[in-house]
Amino acid sequence: MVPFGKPRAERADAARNRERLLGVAREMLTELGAEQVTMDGLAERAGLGKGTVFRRFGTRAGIFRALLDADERAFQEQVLSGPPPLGPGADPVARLIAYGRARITFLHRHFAVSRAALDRGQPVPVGDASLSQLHLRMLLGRAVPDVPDLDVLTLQLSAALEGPLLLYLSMGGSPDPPPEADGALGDGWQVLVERLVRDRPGHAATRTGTGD
Amino acid sequence: MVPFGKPRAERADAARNRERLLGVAREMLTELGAEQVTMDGLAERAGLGKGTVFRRFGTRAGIFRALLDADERAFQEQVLSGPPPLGPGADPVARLIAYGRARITFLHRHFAVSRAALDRGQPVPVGDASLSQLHLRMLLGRAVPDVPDLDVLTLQLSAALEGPLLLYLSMGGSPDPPPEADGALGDGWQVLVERLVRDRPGHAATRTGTGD
DNA sequence: AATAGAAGCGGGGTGAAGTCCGGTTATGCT
DNA sequence: AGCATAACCGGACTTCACCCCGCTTCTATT
Repeated sequence: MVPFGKPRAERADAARNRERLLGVAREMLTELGAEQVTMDGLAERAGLGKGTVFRRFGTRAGIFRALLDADERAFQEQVLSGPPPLGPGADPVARLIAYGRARITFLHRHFAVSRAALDRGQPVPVGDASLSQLHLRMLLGRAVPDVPDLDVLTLQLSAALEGPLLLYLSMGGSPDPPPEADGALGDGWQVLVERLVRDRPGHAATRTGTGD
Repeated sequence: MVPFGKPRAERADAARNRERLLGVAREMLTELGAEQVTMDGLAERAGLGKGTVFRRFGTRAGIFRALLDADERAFQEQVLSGPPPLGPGADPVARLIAYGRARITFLHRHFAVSRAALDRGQPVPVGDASLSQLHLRMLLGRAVPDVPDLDVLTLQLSAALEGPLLLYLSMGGSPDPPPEADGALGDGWQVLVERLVRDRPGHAATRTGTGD
């Protein structure tokens, strides 16, 4: 009976409603596009009240963030325990490059939702900034060991990797960036990383398999 | 009497109103904070109709973009014809570093407005993406001559430079990023740039003064 | 200077995000 | 099982960005 034992697990009906809302949201998303998904519409179509929607997700962007989270989890799974170029087992530089390319593809594939999850006044939208950024930080720490401020570098490379998709590439009203851009962005990422780690005599990293 | 000689310069009253709106907006901004500046409030306080405000600026974000533009112009002035570390006359790498530091300071100084100029669904807010990015592209072209895709690199470094201020650094509800971050971000930028251009035997750039 | 016509102006209207609070229902304890 | 409580639910309410269209004012022409 401690005051903070646990916050009393989610009630059954609440959970059911959350599932339902997520499902309907995904439906409306593919059917009408992100722009047309409104809170009122979602609530009505789910047969629930608007208050419920807001309590569950806090804000409109929150819905899209929740939608992303599911796929994000799957993505992290690949990264954390998938096959080597991306998963553990390759040297950090190779993983870094593979990670960037995979992330670009992921962002591109979820472009509409990612952008909808962007909300003025709120932090970074994708990946909760923790999972993706944590992983990037870890890889950078191994691939570029003698950097003075690892946190700042992580921030900057995060932005370099995700920013173009999230912000810059969406100019001009084209609703979706063309798929060709993926390749160019991925190549650019590889060049960037290779230049960053270039001429390290023997970065202690050809060793692999030291559990992640 | 050609149909498209010129779009018939802005009418005098319209110009007067624009000035007035900009002034009042700046007032409200320092007085109430960006969050509290509403279109209705602005119109009323300026003694004008709401429709007028929207015709002049198109959107709420447009006001803040217009506000930024003035200072942005002054900033570009420094960059294009100021004293050497930042202006022309130093080698590209030095200018690149100076530019990044100056840009970080600029963004930080205009943090509230920059964020308010951010609007979901629109391109990158600050600097119209053209001026700042064009300059960056030029410097990069000289400092890192053998890069395969200069446009992509520009995009990525733009994001690395501006992203942390605009997106990542604003997490956690702290309304303003602490000033100490400027130094760290600036140092980070310098490290990034130096690593990118590192070990160029003699990048044809110690020569200076070839007009910009 | 008078006039025609375009550009600018105003403020009410609409739709959607987010808030509030009274009623309802699940959960923990006895 | 019965009850107290806290979480949940619903939908009306508020606020704000943005639209619309008839009216006014400026500017180019004669």
